[in-house]
Amino acid sequence: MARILITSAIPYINGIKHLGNLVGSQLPADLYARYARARGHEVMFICATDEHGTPAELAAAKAGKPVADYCAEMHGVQKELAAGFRLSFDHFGRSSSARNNALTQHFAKALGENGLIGEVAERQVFSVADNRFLPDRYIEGTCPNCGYDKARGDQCENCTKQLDPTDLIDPRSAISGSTDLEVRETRHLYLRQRSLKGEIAAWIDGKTDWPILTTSIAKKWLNDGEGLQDRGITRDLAWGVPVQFPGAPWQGMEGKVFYVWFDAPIEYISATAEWADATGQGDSAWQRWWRTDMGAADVRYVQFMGKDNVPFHTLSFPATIIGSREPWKLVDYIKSFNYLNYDGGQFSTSQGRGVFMDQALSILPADYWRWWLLSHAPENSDAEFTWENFQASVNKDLADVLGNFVSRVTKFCRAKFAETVPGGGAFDDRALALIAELETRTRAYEGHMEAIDIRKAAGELRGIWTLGNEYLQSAAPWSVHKTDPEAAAAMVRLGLNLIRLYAVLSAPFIPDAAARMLAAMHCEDGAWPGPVAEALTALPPGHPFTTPDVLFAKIADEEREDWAKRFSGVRA
RNA sequence: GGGCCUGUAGCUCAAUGGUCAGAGCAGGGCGCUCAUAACGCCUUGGUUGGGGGUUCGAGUCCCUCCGGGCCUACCA
Repeated sequence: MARILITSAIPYINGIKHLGNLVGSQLPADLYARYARARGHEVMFICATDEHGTPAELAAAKAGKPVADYCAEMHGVQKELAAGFRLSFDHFGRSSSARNNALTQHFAKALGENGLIGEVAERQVFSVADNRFLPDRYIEGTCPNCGYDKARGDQCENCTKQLDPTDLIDPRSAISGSTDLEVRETRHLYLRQRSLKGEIAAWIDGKTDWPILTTSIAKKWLNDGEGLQDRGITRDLAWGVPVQFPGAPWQGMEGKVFYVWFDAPIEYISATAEWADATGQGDSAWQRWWRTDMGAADVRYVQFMGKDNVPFHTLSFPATIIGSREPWKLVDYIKSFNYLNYDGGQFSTSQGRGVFMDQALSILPADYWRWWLLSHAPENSDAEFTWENFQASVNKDLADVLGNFVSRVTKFCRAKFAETVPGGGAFDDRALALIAELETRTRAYEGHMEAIDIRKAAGELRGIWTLGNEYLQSAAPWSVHKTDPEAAAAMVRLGLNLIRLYAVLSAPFIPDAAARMLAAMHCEDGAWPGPVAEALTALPPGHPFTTPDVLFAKIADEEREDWAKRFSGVRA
């Protein structure tokens, strides 16, 4: 029995996320949270929307809405989609919450008082027509290197040369197209990460069990070139956490907000506080997860994220925590993911390429997506979604191997006995061998789940499903029943109990189907199995069940072709 | 440019430096008939991207070349 704090990288507010985003953080985090709860651990699973920053402002403007309204609306949309995918957050917060405003300012103040924040005067491009400073990539112009006329201020996409916005020929605002740009001086706060480099490096060096993807990115940023650099944590924007506030250890920062990457990870903590507020609990309820001086010392904290998020979670956020010199909980394990590509290219939010969360749910139940995405999670390298692979995997694994198993057992029992667990007979050697094999594989499955080795866990689970079919085939109760109904009864009793066992073991991956399996078995007992031999006696002779409808309908070729066409190009 | 990851069967992926490189799917054959034309058994298929090196032994370590991907700090 442990206490496990789980956070998923928080999705940006600006639109509906695609399957690549989903499989890179929220979905595996949910798998782990569900598993940990099933094992009896106390779990706090936190996610939120990341709402600040330039893209949110621009998306709101495009939608013709005040940014606060836009974010509130999109938060609702994302929350509903998360529920649709059965993401079991204890709380789905908002980085624009009052809690996060206060806590972000608290951290900034503590860092300032500890001498870890400096002011830097810099020159930035200001667009008069847009009345705002422009981030480098929101400035377009002609590349001085290759002549490409849509080069961005940070890099030319055509020749990949790194650029400074002032390098561009004929620069213009990417927002309005205006060429009325000027360079203005502005002052910003910088987090002095350089002075924390030693502490952070020592901390990372101690994390020898982390995925290589996580540590290699962290070490690259720590050691590359001149090493870890100080980082600007404020921006000239209206939408965000105000930098100037009563008690702030600096002056003259009116009109500026904290950079989203400063306040977004703090939202993990704030969202837990939001959870305490929403459930009518006091501060101690969330502090026991986050303050090592208030009960969090024995918490295991695991983060999930795509590889693009790794630098912020291995360096910037820890710098914030460590630099505060307050006893906040640091992450214990970071599970990071590569990217999921879509049919030979990248998923693209801007181009609407690929399958987005709302579209996915509109064509198939969540379990189909959960199974495919998790069993193909991009753990070691980038992975690829193709409709052919999706159809083949889902039809084989879910419909043929698992769904059909449930179907054949329940229908046979109903036909030859009744819709109750048949009594009589005893487990023969074949059954005992099956149980021994299940014992081994179930323990292996647990090992993979605990190590958050997702593909391996999925493979083991599938193997466990297959054992049921192998057993039935060799036991052949349909033949035995003709001469020895009692022996057949024992086989069927085992089969029905397997359905319940499979429901419990599969629930973290496919929660809806698992619930239907348990309901069909008229079983409330979803307890994680101890010894398998014991778990397979949960449904005693005489226990009623209901033969369920088809658990997973197969994806037809025509459907697959239709979807492949629909999602190939621009999002409707 | 620099760094990191990656390349294994038609496809998706496994293999602490140590039996003959293994699974699943697809393909082929056989069996079964309870089941969603489902299930089971058997089976074809590989110069582990190319080349060189270290080693008693290399998919694994080193060098090099080729291909794919990611990151490179102001999108998040």
